[in-house]
Amino acid sequence: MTDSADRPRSDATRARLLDAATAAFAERGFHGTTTRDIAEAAGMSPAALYVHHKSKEELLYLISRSGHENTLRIITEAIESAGDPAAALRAVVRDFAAHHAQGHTGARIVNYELAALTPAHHAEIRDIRHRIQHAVRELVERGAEAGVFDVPDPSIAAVAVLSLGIDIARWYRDEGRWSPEDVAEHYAAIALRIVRAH
Amino acid sequence: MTDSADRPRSDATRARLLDAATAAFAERGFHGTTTRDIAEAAGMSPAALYVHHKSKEELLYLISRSGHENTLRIITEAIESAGDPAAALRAVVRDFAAHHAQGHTGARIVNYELAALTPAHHAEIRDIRHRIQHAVRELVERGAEAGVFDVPDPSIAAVAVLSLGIDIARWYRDEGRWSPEDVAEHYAAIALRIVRAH
DNA sequence: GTGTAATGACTAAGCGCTTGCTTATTGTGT
DNA sequence: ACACAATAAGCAAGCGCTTAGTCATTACAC
Repeated sequence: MTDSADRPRSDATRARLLDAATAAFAERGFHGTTTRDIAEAAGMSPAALYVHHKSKEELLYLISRSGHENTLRIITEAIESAGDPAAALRAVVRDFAAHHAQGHTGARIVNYELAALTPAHHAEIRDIRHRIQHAVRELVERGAEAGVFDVPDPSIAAVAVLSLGIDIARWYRDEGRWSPEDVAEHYAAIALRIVRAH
Repeated sequence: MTDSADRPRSDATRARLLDAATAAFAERGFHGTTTRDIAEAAGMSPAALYVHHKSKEELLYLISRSGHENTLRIITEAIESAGDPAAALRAVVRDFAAHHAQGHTGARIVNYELAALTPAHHAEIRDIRHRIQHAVRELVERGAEAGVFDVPDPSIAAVAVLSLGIDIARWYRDEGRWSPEDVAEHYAAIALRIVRAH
């Protein structure tokens, strides 16, 4: 071993392109962003993008996939780390909301740019989304069956709880008056009210 | 007066173009839609669009403005038609949710295509959005001050309530198992839980 | 060490195509 | 005759992506 990393410059450049693409896609959308925009923001020539990535869509796919995998992991770990359904729901909503506020740029792409993916990539991402929805719905159903939640329809309560978190990506601003932790704590309390936890 | 309408064919054609643009923008986004897409869906030549509208952006603006005006009217009328804050909030959320489920196509444009508007149009639309947010926040604050709502932070509760309704435009499907009325009734109940109305 | 070939990040130039929109012209109803 | 809806054709600009090549670094026989 000569120095520190295996592919030092290449990895850093790939990351710079991905960061530039994330910022651009979040602000103007996939179709509103040009490959020249991304390359310029990364401080490179338009052709440099194609040294590191197959296509503009591949950038979107990589961003979308890692974003979805992160979200699924956050939810899974929150559920596993808690005992009863109420504590689990509180942890899920807290972490889910904090993640969407903190990472609202990436979360905007995750939630609003699905239609620009190729059919194959779209299908793969949709599968992760189903796992996320299933985990939350199952949690609400478990609480309802155990009698610790009081919900007329667990399915629609689960949709509402997820919906609240996802929409944070749309409205959250870094310059706003609430920190990600403020939003997370308030939203966790709101979720427990929605399912009437006791 | 000769017949029925002032500009019979022109108005129908304008509406057809607006409908085609609404469907296309909702499905693929503003930048993902071409003027040729819109014209073809309306059954006309690409140039026909410019007989009736100044630009592609004008179509977006017209759709967005009428959509926002409808939403503001729905909320204002719901508040005025109800007496106490709890009945008002129930009516607001019911009508707001039903409107977003029923008209999810237009609502998608209203809520997710703001960035494609010109700065002047964007500013005009943002003003309507502020009025919508203000109306809901004021309603929640009024309920909290009157003691009929129990909320730690009326502002964030108002954001959450609006957020729930808006996000319906993202996930609602006509082929799904819930009718707009189902969603509306469930969401109205959820909103009353969020503010702990009594 | 030194000459030389191989490697791979990066770019200047540009290709084929699509974009939003315009122009010149042709219908069509009154 | 007139007004105007509608179109065929096309323009300038911009698009995603490719090609052909430069340049710095590395590999290695001698």
